Amino acid sequence: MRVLVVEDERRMAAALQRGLQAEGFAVDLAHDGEEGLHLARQGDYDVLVLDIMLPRLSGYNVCKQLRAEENWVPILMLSAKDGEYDMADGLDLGADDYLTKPFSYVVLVARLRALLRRGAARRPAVLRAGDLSLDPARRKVFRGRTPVELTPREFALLEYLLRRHDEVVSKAEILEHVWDTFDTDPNVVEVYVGYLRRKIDAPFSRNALQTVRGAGYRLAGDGG
Amino acid sequence: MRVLVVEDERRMAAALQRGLQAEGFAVDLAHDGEEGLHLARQGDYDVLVLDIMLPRLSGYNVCKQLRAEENWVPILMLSAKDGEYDMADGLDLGADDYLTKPFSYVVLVARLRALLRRGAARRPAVLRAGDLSLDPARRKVFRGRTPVELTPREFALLEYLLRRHDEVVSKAEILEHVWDTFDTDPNVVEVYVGYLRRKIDAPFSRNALQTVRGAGYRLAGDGG
DNA sequence: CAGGGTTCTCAGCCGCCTCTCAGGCGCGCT
DNA sequence: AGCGCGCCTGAGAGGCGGCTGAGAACCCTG
Repeated sequence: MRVLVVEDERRMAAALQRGLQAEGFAVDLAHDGEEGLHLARQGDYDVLVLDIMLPRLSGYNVCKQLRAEENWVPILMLSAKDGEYDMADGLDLGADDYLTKPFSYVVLVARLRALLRRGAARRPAVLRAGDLSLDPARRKVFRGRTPVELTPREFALLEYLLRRHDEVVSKAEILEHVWDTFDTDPNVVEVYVGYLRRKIDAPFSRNALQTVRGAGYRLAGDGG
Repeated sequence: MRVLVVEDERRMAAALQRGLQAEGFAVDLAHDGEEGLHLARQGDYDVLVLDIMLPRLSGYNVCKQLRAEENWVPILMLSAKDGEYDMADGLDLGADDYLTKPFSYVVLVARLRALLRRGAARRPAVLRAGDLSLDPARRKVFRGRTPVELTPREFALLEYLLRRHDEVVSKAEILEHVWDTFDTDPNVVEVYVGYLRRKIDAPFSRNALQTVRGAGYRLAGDGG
């Protein structure tokens, strides 16, 4: 069982490494967020232990980035209890469990084993961008707490845009993924973008679904 | 699986060649940067192992040059730990992994295999020159933290200049790569350079986009 | 078969973007 | 200092990308 520990405090990192090795894990260490992200991308870890406060790139962002890349390795987050982020943030981001420092070493190992037993990470149920949310399983869309009714085609389009939120997506890509064709008149995309805007943006005075002239559309992730 | 090893120390090069061949790789050697760049351009390598300290042309520059040419072959960089460049530089430049000498041979092979598994190199997410940054996927440009709105043509021009930042780029090259023609009036380049300056330089009292009279333009990489 | 909902096509309009042109400026050479 | 060439830039025409209202075709459901 291979574990990657991303932790900048040398003493804590070394302690975790020794302890987990004693439990029979193969342990790699990373000392900042970038290194951690880099190693995690290489894959082949069964679980990540990720501190939130890290130099160069926060654990928060490492987790977000990995999930955005469809990397579903189980992640256990660590943080000081008075930190900038709290537990809800961590779990929202796609972490699978969360421990607040100081934590009991026994608890850590127990949680790690639980994660490993559970296998792959739970794919987050809901897609979000700002206060816009879409639940693929339940086929429901909300702007804030207000439910929004969408037709199947509108729903599929919004889901695709949400999965790639903040990126600019060309009409050709949209046609390929939402319509499953590539030689259709791109005007149909313009029409449906119009429909979506009238349902998810205009009634709420928002402008999440942006046109990038000559390139495509971008669903703004609302400040990151 | 074809590997190109660019390494000037004969002994190290020979050791790598023998070792990798034993693992089943087809190995070519280059002994300086220019030869390495030349061979890499011929393509057909699945991965490059690139020393940073090289005669004639540093590994740093070989990597930069390849990426500027849209060559995304996976690259694993090697360097002495006290060298002029550090890990961040290497990865910033578009290398995909990085090992510090002395390194374990087992680790090298593992990392190589990881690179090959991951397939094509990760295209660097963001292009930078000083505090100017451009994100091709998100189609966003920032001067520092201030977002800058560009038209498609302006964006394409800036992207090309950033990919070759610090180099002098002729109008003919710009026409070829940004306009995809070569017999157009070069004045259009001058016009668009003017537009860009008014958006990315003038409002910030900068002078990044410089004219090199009689030769072309250079996007200054900010003192580097 | 009727009716409502959904998908898609079409055509017109609007506004931004692109590119041309010509006059002016200034660098660098003599 | 003067000159010529290369570069800059303001103005404006035209095109093209994108938006939208209208309506036809289609598909369920009752």
